[in-house]
Amino acid sequence: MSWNLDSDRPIFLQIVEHIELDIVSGALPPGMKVPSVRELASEASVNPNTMQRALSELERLGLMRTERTSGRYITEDRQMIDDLKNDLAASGVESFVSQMKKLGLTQDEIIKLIKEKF
Amino acid sequence: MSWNLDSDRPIFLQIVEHIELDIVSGALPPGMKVPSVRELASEASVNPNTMQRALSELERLGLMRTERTSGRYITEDRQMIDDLKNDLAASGVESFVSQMKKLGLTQDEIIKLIKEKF
DNA sequence: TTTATTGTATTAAGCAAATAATACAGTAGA
DNA sequence: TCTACTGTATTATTTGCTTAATACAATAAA
Repeated sequence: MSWNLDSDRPIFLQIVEHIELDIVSGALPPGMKVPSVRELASEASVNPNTMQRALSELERLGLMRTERTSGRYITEDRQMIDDLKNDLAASGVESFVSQMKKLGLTQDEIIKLIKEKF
Repeated sequence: MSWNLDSDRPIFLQIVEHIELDIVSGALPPGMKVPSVRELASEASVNPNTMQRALSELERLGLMRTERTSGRYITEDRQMIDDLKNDLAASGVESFVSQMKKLGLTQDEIIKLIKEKF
């Protein structure tokens, strides 16, 4: 799995979004043990402090919980995961449509482009 | 016109993209004189240095030219503007579709959401 | 000719993000 | 019990973005 981090935005935020997608897509299923901070940091080639910050944020959002010394686990609250999925979809569509409108594209043109990309 | 700048990404980059949209949409038509650095900086509530950096970047991209002491002007190369529009549309669709796929949405679901947003 | 405006350059300061290098308490497992 | 791994905390340093405060040469306009 490649993390595809760029330097245009804070890395810890990109990591949060990356893992959110993994949770929503099921790559990280409910209840699954999350690799350790150090392991994930190594995978993503970032500093452990940066990964720690991203994981703390995910925990603050309720998407993970910490078992003091055993490790972190994905939430088993499937409703929360489903809500997240809907939120990400809605905001994604929202900003996409807004952007395309600014470019002066019509609805039909946009749909045509999307079908081509699929 | 509100600039809607947030703190999650470098401001000068957001300004570049904002003005690109103005050029593509025709709000800033080919050949039009661009307001001065200081004026734009005031409008956007940013430091003149920051606006200067954004404008330099736009000039580097070929979207503006500088008339030494008279001011800046939007390029009159309509082909370049059209290319920019197509690039922005293509990359926008690309990342949007990629994102929606990761969320596990089907093509039909996506198109349905888009029609609702329009 | 004088004045104001243009882009541009410079220097300093502040701030947040990220890295680096450690350290420590708690505990699961050998 | 001991070892290794867990999350977490701390301090220092670097880097890039932003602001601030000026300054200057060139020129359009009065």
